[in-house]
Amino acid sequence: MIDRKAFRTDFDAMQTALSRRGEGVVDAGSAWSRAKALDVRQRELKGELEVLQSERNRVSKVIGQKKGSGADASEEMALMGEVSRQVKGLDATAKEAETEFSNILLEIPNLPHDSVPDGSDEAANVELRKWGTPREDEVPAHWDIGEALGILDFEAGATLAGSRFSVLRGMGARLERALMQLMLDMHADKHGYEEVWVPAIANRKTMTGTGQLPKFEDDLYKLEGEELFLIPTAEVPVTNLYQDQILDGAALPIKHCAYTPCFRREAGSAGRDVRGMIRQHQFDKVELVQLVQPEHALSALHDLTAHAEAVLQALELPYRVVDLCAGDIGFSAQKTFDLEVWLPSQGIYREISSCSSFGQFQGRRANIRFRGEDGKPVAVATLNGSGLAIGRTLVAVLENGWQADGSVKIPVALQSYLGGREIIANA
RNA sequence: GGAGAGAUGGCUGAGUGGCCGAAAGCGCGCCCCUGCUAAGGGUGUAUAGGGCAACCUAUCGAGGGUUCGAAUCCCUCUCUCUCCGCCA
Repeated sequence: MIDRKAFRTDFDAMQTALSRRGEGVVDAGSAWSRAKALDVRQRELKGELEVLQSERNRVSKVIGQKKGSGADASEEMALMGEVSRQVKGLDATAKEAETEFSNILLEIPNLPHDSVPDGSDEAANVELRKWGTPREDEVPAHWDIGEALGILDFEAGATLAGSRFSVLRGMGARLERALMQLMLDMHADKHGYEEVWVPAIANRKTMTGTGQLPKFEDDLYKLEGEELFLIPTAEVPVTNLYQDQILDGAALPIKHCAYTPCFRREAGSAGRDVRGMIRQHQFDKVELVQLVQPEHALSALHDLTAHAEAVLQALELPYRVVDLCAGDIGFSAQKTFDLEVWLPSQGIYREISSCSSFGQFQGRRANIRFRGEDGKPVAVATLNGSGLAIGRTLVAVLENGWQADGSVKIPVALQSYLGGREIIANA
């Protein structure tokens, strides 16, 4: 969430930054526009309450002393009975006001970093660089390639669970596992990330810490009768590993990689990518997470993005890096680089990784702090990025490695994970 | 799922109604002494909010209650540990 202190001292500057996200973010009726009055009211009530509490504490002390020495304190006690009633009433009101303000703060998105390009939608995103040479020939869609090879089975997925689920068979399943292993090995061995294995279910507090709640509950799968949710990304459990902790400054940066399944309801994307594995309700992902000192957030973002890129390079998949504009970055993000892989069947680059810095936004929400130079706790900056989305990577491997005879060439880096095989072909 | 025990500051751990934001130890910061040494002495050290200085307020797992007053008593919930059951 945004910084409470800065909210009062730098209101105008924050509003200017937020307004870059687009229409509606700071307009009348928005969380932002309602927050100011709630803050004022909340602080006024608290001030009044503190005066009363101070009086109660003072006289209570006197009563204690009088009683201790055997003196009569009934006059003070009668007086305090009334004060206590007032405190109780005002305390409830003040708490309500504070909760209301806190809740509205949770609905205000992060401030885009100054370096984020202007723009309202993806059309304004800025391509930073390209890697590799996209093939230009006609390539079938991955669902045709995969079904012909007998390694992708969308019908079975639909039967078992519904649309947007799939089944992998044989070398398809093995390819999924190989990609997972290759990615984890690269990040753990070469890029300095400690591997962690975490729950795929998280509670409300954890979901709030990274920003999925309270605003995006409709995008999540919620367990019947329980305040638990399936995670949409490993970012949630891995970042929250440190919730409510004060870390030693020397322990930073903390870098974790994790494989998890991810679950998304895809509520707002009816009709989009209905075929194939591009947009599934359940998919696998290897995620990179970093906790760093705030001043290192941007340089860490470049590092983390490079780590994700290294996977695409190892797999010889052409891609480009895009600097998302202010209108296209996510709710919690301060700055985001998307990696888009070349999909020859569609002749376009498709998102395969999203690498973001959140500044101290999540650090404040999840209450993750470290001790700075002066010994005072400071909210950490957090980052994360897909390294990579495995399903989409599998799609890219199939399409980019497809050969006219229907077989698929396996990138060299992956071969050792597939028993030394160089191609996937019909048995 | 059943029975019992517990949840206190960066950590360990006292504290059963007022003088407790909390003893002691560890760790850490600063200062001092000393040279025969894997040390000694002093002092400081929770978090958040407000004034932004003195100081005030809140917080002893969370929420509610009793009381003039609660870390301490009562209720509910969560989590941890032990035993039993069950299970991959």
